Amino acid sequence: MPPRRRWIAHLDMDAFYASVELLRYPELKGQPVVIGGGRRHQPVPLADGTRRFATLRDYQGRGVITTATYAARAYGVNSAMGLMKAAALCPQAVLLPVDFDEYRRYSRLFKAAVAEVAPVIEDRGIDEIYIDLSAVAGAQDVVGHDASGGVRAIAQEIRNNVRRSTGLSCSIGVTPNKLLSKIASELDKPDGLTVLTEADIATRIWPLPVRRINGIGPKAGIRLAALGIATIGELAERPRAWLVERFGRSYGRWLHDAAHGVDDRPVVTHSEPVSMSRETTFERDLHAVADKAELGAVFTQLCEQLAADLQRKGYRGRTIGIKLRFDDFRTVTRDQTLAEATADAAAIRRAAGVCLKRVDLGRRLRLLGVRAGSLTRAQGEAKRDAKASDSRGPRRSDAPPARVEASLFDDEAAS
DNA sequence: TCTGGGGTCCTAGGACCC
DNA sequence: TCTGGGGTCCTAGGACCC
Repeated sequence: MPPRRRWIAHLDMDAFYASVELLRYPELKGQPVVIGGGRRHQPVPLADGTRRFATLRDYQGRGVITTATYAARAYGVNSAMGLMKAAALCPQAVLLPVDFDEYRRYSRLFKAAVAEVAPVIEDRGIDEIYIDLSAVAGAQDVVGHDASGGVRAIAQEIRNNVRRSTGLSCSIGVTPNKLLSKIASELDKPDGLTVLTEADIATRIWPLPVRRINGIGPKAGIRLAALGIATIGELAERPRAWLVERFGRSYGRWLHDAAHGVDDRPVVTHSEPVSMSRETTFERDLHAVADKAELGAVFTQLCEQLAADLQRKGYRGRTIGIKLRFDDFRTVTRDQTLAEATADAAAIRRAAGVCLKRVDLGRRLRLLGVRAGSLTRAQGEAKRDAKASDSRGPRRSDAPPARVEASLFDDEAAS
């Protein structure tokens, strides 16, 4: 019997948030619709039974688009684009607020539908997953002379099941690994199914821009462009050693492997969270002194929300940190490791307050965040090494003095 | 027209220990 | 006493992803 062939699927829901909203507001089908922004633009029911929707032209603020319908994308608006910028491109687009509870509900539904067909699933967020199809019955079947025939039928069955249980469409890529499947799922979006083998890499993958590779972001894309490398094929032409010289051992090797479609990462069905955080961007930039009361209240609220998140999910964090973004968009973080992990709002507030004192708060703030890292499960956390707490002392004084008194920031006994 | 919120992983330097 | 190497922890920043 021949060795089992590895078949990995990547499933991506099509314009997920927007598509969920269209189930609620079917009258918007075909129209440019974007999801994003705050609470203020809920649809208003009218006396005649129709609804009035906010449009982008009415929007004022700092929100970004989380999802746009394909009709809206035709105007050049896209995820992560500022709503004000999107309004300039497509003022008539309908604007809907995000409703994460609803998207999470549909997320559970589609994942359950997939699991009925293929249970080995790796979560990659609310709207996408990897699925290991290798052990699914029929996956290794050869249909005619086509070794991918069996797996194509399974992927089609998954798509049917997802549509039946959610009313939503998805796109699936099926290939020998996660890297290629992620690329493949985008090749025929929306509502597409693409099956590739190693033999298709040269014709289907190499012509694509390097940015299609998951892990080549804006910075690496610019660096590669400066080296005259635009497509994955051009990247594949460069010798491994040449890439290592320019991008370092680890990233250089990875680039080389990725360009050749090499990736043996497994589908990981369970993982523990590493950190949890809460952050908020203010509607206007706030100053530590002039807006002390407002900042203090937000700070405390973030700590309380984070504590509630930790408690609800059964975790404690031993490293507490803050994140600040200034009006010039510069971001700084400070963190502090405690002797004992905590999920207590006051303890988090206290530690975060200490971190805050180590930052120069001369500039106005645009964002404030609080984070808990080094998470452990709240249950069965008996043993804790005393060593870590002993080693903290000497370094505490290294922090540069904050020019503006951080205590002005405090709205309770935080220090 | 300035750019959300929630994450993961990597790098790098210093402290500290063996 | 000096030098060096390996390993871990802590902290800060940055790239990247959904």
